Amino acid sequence: METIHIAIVEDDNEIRQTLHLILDGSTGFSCKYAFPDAESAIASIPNLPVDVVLMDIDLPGKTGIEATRELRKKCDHIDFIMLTVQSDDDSIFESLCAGASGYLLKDTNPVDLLVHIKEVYDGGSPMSSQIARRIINSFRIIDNPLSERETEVLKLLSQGLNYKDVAEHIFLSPHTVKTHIKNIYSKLHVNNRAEAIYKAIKQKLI
Amino acid sequence: METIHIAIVEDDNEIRQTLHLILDGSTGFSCKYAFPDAESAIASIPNLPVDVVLMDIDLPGKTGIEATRELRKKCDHIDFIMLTVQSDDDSIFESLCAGASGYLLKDTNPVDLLVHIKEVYDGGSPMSSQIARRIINSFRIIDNPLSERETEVLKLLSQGLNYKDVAEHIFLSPHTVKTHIKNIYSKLHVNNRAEAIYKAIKQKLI
DNA sequence: TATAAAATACCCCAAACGAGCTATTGATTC
DNA sequence: GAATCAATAGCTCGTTTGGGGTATTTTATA
Repeated sequence: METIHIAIVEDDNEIRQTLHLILDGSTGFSCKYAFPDAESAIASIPNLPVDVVLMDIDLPGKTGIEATRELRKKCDHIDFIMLTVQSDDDSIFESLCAGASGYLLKDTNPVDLLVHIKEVYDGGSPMSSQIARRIINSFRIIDNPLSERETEVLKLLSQGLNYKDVAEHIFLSPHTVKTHIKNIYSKLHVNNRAEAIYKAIKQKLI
Repeated sequence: METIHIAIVEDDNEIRQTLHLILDGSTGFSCKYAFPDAESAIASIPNLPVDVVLMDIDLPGKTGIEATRELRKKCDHIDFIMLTVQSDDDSIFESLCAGASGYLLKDTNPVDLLVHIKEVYDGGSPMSSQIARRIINSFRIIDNPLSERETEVLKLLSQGLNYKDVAEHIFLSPHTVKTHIKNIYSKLHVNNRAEAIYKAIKQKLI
């Protein structure tokens, strides 16, 4: 079996070094590169012979998700596995959008980790059953996740109205409009107006 | 000349009855069916010997546009003429997408209306010159006013990046990105991100 | 070779925005 | 009857945005 070349991006020294040793000492695996932050990883990985990157999400500076997003564009032959303590919906969803192929919790034991790395390398997408469930649930939304009111608000936003204008237009308090907008962002997994409108149009919600 | 069988969908009693009388009393035309709402029209028209439907847009409950969309699927031998007081771009565009063959304003005089019904029956698409103009304009390939750089910036904005992120992404000063954005707004005649993205997508600029 | 775009970069400032909260009411749904 | 969701309304705070400028360099193009 050919050797799988791994890189680690992880700010915790102990975890990074432990993983480094375990992975590099295993047959069929080579782990010569480990980075403590997103920036150094982004700078180096495009020039390295790497097959799989283990990416922590919580990093100082840019997050692992951002690093994945940027690296994905330059290195589409590399697979990314998110390795994290968080398992909230937003992190999972964002990671997958950013181009991650797998999403594992840090308490995954080393032997399983090796198996999962092999799975990714072979074109699979390993993830724990809890995480798989969340993903199924998030993709299961066939119908419009937005309520009627939210859709109405989003349409008005797309016409260039600010929230005060929207409020006046539909006879609501600006505070309520703001709440609706926040809920829209949350449901569409975005953090600003621009992306919300883009996604909504692409998904034919408005 | 063979008789053209007409159905009317119109919630205003007076207008509906007036049209009913005028159309059914004219040589070559027969108007035996008139409905006050979309629902009853959708239920009955598929089983009726009808050639042309005059459809009001503003109806209680489902709109005339929705009714047209649904009826079109079942009855592709029937032609639909939208008859409305609205002449806004969205109504027109949606009506055409829904399958309407003609789009007339309610102030069209009865004699002209008969002429237009005949036109539709003969495969034409009658509409007032104002409406025709709007359609021409909406279909006109508006040449992209944005430069390549501006398009690039707008695409990144639509992904939710703020101008600092955009700047880093394409190795520019944030000041320059801001300038580009201001120029984009100016060219698209908008004054914020939301409307810029909406317009750009609708015009297929991004 | 003018002249016009396009691309680059910088300044100030007020208004708008997004994130993080709490909270009440009325429907649904389990 | 409890729980959840939608809709409503409010608060604070720091960050981002958009509008108003100015200015240089490069690239087309007339």
